Amino acid sequence: MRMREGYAPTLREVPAEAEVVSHQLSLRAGLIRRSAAGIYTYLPLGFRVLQKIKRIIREELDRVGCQELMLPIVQPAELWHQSGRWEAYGDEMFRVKDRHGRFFSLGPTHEEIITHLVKADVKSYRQLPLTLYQIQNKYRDEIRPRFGVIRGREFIMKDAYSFDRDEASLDVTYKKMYQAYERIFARCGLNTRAVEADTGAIGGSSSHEFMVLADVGEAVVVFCEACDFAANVEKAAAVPTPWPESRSQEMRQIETPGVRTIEELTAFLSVEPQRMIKTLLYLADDRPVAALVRGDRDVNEVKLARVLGVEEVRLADETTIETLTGAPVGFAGPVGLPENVHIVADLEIEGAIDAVTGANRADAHFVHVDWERDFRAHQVADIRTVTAGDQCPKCGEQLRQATGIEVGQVFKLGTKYSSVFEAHFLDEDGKEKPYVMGCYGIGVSRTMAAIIEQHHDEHGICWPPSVAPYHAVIIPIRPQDEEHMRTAEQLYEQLWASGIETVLDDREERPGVKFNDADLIGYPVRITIGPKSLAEGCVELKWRRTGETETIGIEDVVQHVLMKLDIGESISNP
RNA sequence: CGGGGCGUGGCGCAGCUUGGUCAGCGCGCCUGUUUUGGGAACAGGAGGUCGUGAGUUCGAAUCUCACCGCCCCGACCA
Repeated sequence: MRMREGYAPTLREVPAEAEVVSHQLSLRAGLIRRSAAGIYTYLPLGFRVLQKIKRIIREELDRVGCQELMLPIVQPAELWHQSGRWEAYGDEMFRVKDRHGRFFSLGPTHEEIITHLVKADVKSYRQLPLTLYQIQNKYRDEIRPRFGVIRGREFIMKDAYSFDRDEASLDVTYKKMYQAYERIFARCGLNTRAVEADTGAIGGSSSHEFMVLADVGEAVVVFCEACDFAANVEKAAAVPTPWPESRSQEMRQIETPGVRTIEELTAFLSVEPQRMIKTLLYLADDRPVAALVRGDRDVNEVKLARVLGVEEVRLADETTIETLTGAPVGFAGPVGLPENVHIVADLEIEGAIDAVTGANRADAHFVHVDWERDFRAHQVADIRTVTAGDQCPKCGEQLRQATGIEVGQVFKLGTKYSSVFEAHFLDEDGKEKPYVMGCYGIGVSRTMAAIIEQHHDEHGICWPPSVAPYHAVIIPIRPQDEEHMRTAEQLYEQLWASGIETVLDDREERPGVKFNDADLIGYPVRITIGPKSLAEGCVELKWRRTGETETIGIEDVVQHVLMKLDIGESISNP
């Protein structure tokens, strides 16, 4: 690309809309422009990066036997009704109506449509296993789009779906995909960490998320440095710590006017929060539930929902709380709750002695509350959120915590969708069985942002060569000098002929402008043609990532760059 | 959805409190001259219904109301 013919608009100043570095640099380097909240245009440079990422994905997936196809974005509502997700997906799904009044969704994901598709054509175990994927736009009307392309409402996703005859076969497929993901992200230059993940609303038995550790990450993960344990906090099992030692005394009600929060209670009673029982009232499918955790712990709603066997739980509203407990918000406790409230205690609450809880009465708490003597739980389970400092569930060492950007997820679905769609095949034993499915996603546009988060400095982006929009830029210091331009043009042609994607910055700009743009856009190597070295038949190379410079004879440039770029698989040849 | 901030040429902003040569500054853009190894200087120039709509007023970017859009934080942890 010759700069004078190209569309690579850079910005000197940071647009007010951008807060995080990948977003700022994406705008400044001319990769993206915003169209609406969470909806972006990909400019030519950004689009090239996406193409590179997609190419890597395709190569790695094709290598393990996946096949690409293209499913519709606009999907009939009936399929979603069948799976129950027309309702379950809620406001996050974009819905459109056609001229006849029929409803469609803009696909947020494609389990429904692909299960329905494959069902019609795959009738025998001989046709399994099968893994299909596509790369296309997805639509999710996020509550709050943010961080540029990291959480958008329209985004580019690779989604794959696997169909196996049984769990054992799915395990093999899953592992294959997991390993393909590791290669994909490594080739994108990303340092990722696979963590155990919750299976959430999609449902299923097992899942891993691929996390790029970064400050802007929205997901919180815990990991152990002593062993290989790593998990999303939503999923990570919490190892209970024993209830603090104490002596059993007679339970007593005390006046605590206006004291509602654990903090206030701690100050008011001079009692450690570890000795308090926090009681949260939830509605699980309209059934009232009280969740008990230690005062310094947080309820993990994902775990709670799983324990209760419901899709999701939501905190009860004030009115419901008052009806159930007979007290305003802030004074709930497990002692004397109505029969219809299902009580779930966290593992740490079991055997509590001498605890403090709300008294289900305004401005009152109980002290010296004992487990079983004063209250009972219908269920005891791990329902709290893990935090840094907790014991590793695998080896017992202390866990650490970090935020990450989730760039990919692999997922064992089981028969969740094949069952509802009656997607069956005939197995070797002559019996009809539902496919055992898996699904596998990669946020392609998000991956681009994650790469920038991991590869930038104060001057701009430092692309890994494998995903750089171009590998090299040639900067003639004096574009009006015929010899300079002749050399530049020749080099440009030679580089392209060797598969090195090159930009020729032929603009009538001062060198400083071009250098700064080159740093901002982040070409892995810059080739400067200036009077000093040209007189000796040389050009200057500067490597973006290391800052290393070298002077090379013109005739050696192509070979040298080719060798040092190490773009191997990413070189474009049809 | 709640809270906070913002909306003035392509980008970044000032002006608004105290209505009246305030529509302005920097960058970018166009023309010319001189320049040319890390965002040049000078001269000239193009470009804006001040988010939208009502209202108050002799007069509104500025005051009032409504709406729209954007960004950030939060979304109930008792």
